[in-house]
Amino acid sequence: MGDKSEQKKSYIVETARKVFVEKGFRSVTMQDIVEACDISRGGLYLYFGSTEEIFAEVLKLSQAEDDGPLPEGLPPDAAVSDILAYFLKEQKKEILRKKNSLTVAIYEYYFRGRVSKKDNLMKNQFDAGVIILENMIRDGIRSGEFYCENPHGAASNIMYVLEGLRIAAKTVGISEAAVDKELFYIMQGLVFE
Amino acid sequence: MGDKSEQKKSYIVETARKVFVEKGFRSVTMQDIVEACDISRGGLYLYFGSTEEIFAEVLKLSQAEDDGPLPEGLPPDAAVSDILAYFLKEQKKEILRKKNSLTVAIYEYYFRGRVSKKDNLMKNQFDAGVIILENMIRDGIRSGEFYCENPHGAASNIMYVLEGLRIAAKTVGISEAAVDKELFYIMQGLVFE
Amino acid sequence: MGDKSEQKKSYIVETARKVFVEKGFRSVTMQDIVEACDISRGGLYLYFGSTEEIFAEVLKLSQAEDDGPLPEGLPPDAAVSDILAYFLKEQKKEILRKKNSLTVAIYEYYFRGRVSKKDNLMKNQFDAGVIILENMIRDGIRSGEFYCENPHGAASNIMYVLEGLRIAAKTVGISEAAVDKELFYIMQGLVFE
Amino acid sequence: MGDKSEQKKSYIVETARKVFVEKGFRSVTMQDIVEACDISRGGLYLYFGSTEEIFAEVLKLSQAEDDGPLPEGLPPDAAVSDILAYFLKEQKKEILRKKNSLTVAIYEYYFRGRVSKKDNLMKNQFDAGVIILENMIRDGIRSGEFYCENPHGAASNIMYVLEGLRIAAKTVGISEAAVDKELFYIMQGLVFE
DNA sequence: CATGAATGAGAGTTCATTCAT
DNA sequence: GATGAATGAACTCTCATTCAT
Repeated sequence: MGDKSEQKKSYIVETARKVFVEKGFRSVTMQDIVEACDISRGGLYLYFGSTEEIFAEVLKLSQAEDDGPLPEGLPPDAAVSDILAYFLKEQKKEILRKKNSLTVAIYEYYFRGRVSKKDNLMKNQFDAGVIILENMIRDGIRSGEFYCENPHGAASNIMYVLEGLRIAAKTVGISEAAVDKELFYIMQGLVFE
Repeated sequence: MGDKSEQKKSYIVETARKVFVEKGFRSVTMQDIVEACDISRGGLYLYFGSTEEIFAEVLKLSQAEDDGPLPEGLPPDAAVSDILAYFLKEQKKEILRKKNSLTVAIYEYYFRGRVSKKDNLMKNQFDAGVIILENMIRDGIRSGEFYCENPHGAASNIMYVLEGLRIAAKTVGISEAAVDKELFYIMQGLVFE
Repeated sequence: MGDKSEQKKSYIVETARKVFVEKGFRSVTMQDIVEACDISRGGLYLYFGSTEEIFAEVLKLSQAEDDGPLPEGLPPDAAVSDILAYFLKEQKKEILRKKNSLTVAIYEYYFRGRVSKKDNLMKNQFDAGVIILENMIRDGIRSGEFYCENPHGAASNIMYVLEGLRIAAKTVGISEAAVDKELFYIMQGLVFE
Repeated sequence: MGDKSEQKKSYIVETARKVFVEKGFRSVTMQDIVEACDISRGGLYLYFGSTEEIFAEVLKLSQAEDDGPLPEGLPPDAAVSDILAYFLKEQKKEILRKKNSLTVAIYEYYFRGRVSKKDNLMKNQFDAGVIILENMIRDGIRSGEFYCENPHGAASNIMYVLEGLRIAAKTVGISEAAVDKELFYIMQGLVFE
């Protein structure tokens, strides 16, 4: 496939992303994407054979974006607790975001249960999050800001809490205060003792 | 509707439950349930107008079952940490259960986002879990088994971790060891300090 | 069938009449009538095998009512033109009546085209109307109020105009003024010349 | 939609017309039309979303045809009474036509009562008929063939009689002689006096 | 490559009609 | 007689997928 093809494919994936954000994964039809992209039915099938294929690309793209530049607004010499607070604030924003969120689509996609171990982006991102957190915690311990006997366990625990908050937000709903409370509890567990 | 009708309704709900366990919520059709129940199309519509209606009944039933008899196998004078360990073991079983789990169906059902505040069973169960845990922790503190400065915060934290484990199990998959590790971390946080 | 059965049959017919008035003939289902009568499905089928059968009875009943007592409010020595005016006013009322009208149901019923010559109530009523009008006109001629060379032709003409107004009212709609104009034209044709 | 699509649309409309002629409006299903056109279910829905939509097109087409070329067989210098006679003969033909008549379908369509004022073809055609007749009558008066004090009233009266004859023909049935008698009565009213 | 008309399977829903009780 | 649960045919509508152009 030439460069032009790649461009079109990217265009489709980016446009389809908006559709998935809007409607989740399950209820999106090839028609929806055809309409959103304003291309022909047959044209779409030249590039993708199903919504699953398209969504897989959307996921890849999303991860690439997440791997992007480091957070701005943090001074290079910021305290570790500030960095952690920043990280959690970002998570909070994403958890509470009503619009522009792929969360539901991602869950629905993974519910199908036919994801290969290897390129399981969701798992990869979770594991990456654990490592980032663990490193932060170790940094904090070193700098005397944090106290933690089991940095890996704490990091993992935090990630599961975040996951729990995320799913709660998309199912039963959750208030900002409730999220704050949980995040505060987490911070306290590290800083205080 | 007479007694007999109620029986049939129950039969449909119970049979449909299996279908939801098998296929989640979204992909279940009225046809699926008709076939599973071995009744006629029209026959099903006498009792339920949509899969949503049926699933709502399934949920009610499930909750009723959860409210059932207290755990067996625990001596009346069991230590609080044993009771908590039992509670977590039950949660673990449910989290890892591949068969007979409504989890995915429930998530898919709540993703629709049209659940009234009042009879939001998922939220109710979550809140009930928090209260149960909080009470356990307070009991443990009283008996000197646990140490915890913020029992409510800890209870809520544990429930979100469990939720995070649950969704992880149904999406990326999770090993028993990984669950054990999280639960151990939780127990340790209460007992140790 | 006993007396009780006859009573029930009458009850069904009278209740069904309201349904036909409400919804016309075509869109009325046996269910509609079952619900309106608050009887069982099977119960209805004991008396009638279809909506057509029921409607045939409704028609019979309607005719019986039309054959009822003569118009009140007219002095025994009323002028013929007054009687005709009264007759036309009644027709006008019925033509413009939005509620409680069987008109559409009747048309829909006869559109099926399987009406036996013999008990074609619609035709009978039309013919009866012609005779009534013709007699009125002859009376009017005798009393010097009317001038008409062809009383039967005039009577028939008037009945078709009324029919035309009736169908217009139920399809394209018609204003009271438009009906008045037509009726005035008719009266003028008799009285004037 | 290209030219080819327009052709197909026309084909569907023309084919559907036959179905409506055959079965009226109410009892025609999308299936009926699919079968008559020998296309697929989905194929029909590409062009029309309901029988109502299709019938609306059928009506438009019918009107377009009615607006077609002027009557043949009439010499340019024909007497007005001949032209009127021709007009009435055409109406008579249409009133008595058993086959190829949309009349019942049209009535059933308009019974639904959701027709916008603006494109109410039935009313437009009625009004157009009144104008045509009124002009004829005025022509006849000018040429000394007709006598009429109220040309508009007479024209409107004639149109309602025709409408009455039409609905009678489709409900109770009507003989050619009966139609002739009415038309003769109309002509006589204009010519004679 | 790209188009979009066409297909047909399948889901939802309603209804006349039957029949065991 | 009376009930109302049950059936299955029929209808509407949508979608993934194909294919001639």
